[in-house]
Amino acid sequence: MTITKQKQPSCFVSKLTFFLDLSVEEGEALADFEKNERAVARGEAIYREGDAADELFVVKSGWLYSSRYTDSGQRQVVQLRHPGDLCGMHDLILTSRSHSLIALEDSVVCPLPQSSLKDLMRAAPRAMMLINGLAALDHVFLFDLVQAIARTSADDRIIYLLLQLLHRLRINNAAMDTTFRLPMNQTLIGDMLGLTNVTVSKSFTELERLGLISRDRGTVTFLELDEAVERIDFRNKFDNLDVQWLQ
Amino acid sequence: MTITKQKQPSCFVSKLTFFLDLSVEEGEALADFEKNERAVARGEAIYREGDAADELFVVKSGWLYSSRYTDSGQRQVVQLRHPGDLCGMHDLILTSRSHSLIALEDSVVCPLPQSSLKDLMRAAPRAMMLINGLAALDHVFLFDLVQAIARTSADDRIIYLLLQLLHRLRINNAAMDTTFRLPMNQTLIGDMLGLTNVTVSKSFTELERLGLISRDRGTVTFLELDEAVERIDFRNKFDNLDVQWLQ
DNA sequence: CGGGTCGTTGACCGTGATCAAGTAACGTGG
DNA sequence: CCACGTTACTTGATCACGGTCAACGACCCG
Repeated sequence: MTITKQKQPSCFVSKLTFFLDLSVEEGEALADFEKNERAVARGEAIYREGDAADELFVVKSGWLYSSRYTDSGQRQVVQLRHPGDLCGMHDLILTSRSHSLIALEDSVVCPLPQSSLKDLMRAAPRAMMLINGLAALDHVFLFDLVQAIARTSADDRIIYLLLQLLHRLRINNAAMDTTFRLPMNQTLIGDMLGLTNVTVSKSFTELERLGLISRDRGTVTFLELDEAVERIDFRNKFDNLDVQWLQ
Repeated sequence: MTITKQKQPSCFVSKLTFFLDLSVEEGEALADFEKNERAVARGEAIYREGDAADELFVVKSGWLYSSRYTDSGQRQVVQLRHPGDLCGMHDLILTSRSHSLIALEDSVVCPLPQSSLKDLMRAAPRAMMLINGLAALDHVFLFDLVQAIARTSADDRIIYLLLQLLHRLRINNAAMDTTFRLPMNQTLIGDMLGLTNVTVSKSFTELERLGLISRDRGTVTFLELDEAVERIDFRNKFDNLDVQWLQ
């Protein structure tokens, strides 16, 4: 399967192009990343904590989440993944998976061997560097999450998650305004933000009461986006990128 | 200044060699990373949140921490850095720093331009890949921190931090047993674990009362290491590495 | 109609935050 | 050598946010 810009741009290449113009050769080197496809049903695991770690996965469609369980059975969600994301990079030098990767809804992923990165480094060093840069960006997002969990109230954590999602989803859909689909249930949201489903429910109700957001079965709308941004001092990192030094 | 294995192995090369045997050529390509030195006094910032992000820093000696401040002036420490670590990778594609890098005690760092990575990729792709792998490992450690903060008690968070430090420090000093120097004050520990200095103090006292650890002005000893490991289900990721695919 | 998932709401409780006072260790200058 | 100031740590009293438990309601799909 060849990928041409006109016909069906791959979401991975399309996400990378959001950040950096890629040459035809670079695009071709990346085409291999989506040679194979695998469908995963909602709730199904692509891999689980402890599995051997030797593959990467490009998300083609759907939403996924990375999670781990504590001794006592508590779940912690550490990351959400959307179309165009590359999953599995964290375990690059680990023998076994540090987390499970689960489909939040029916999804399609493209598996590839970890060692493809070595080839890519030779064939398209600039693209390889960008991929590393995006992994580093994910790292920074995790800083944000740590800070939100450790230092802010339940209400503010919810706002943080919603704002982060809004800006992430805009990368795939530039036309998006302030309404987006949120296919996560409240237990999952709580497990990501260090809250219980009960607190998530109460916080959502409170945010609606304040007029910051509104909800309509699975979609969320920011009614007062600026106020939300200011309230938690949110900085959209996607607006603050510099990839020029990669040239 | 040339670096020879016999005389004075650089701590960066020495840390990388802990994970992967490097060739002479690869060692030479990495020597550039420590061409320049800069001393920083305790409490001094190497860079601050918002500064331009175009340099990297190899830690030569001392301890550093990465932190950020919330709107309301609360500090969140997101990472500790020790000799041999490479700092600044997170902001690879960001224009401005996502966090401040502060010296925890008098330290020496080696600044280098971000663009050195491009050269390294050509000259020593394997080393470049290992560096990316170690950045990915840091990412996983942050998963651990998120989980500790979001889902465990104050006492358990302290145990987590102490165990993680113990294993990290063993990389620089293979002879280390269960005693190590802890130059962090309790406010800083609290700011890392999402606690106050008061709670940190009380938790330390409790852990001593339980006989798990003992303290002696700036040093900590695990009296019951196995019990501590089991109590929080701690996994030492440094024992679980696979760099063979880099060959 | 029935079962399951998901969200809502209320009562109560517990961990850690906050506030405050006191102590210990250490460096500086007289 | 001691007086003093600073920083770090300890301990106790009180408070509040979010957890826990439980009941109920909305919605969906068979």
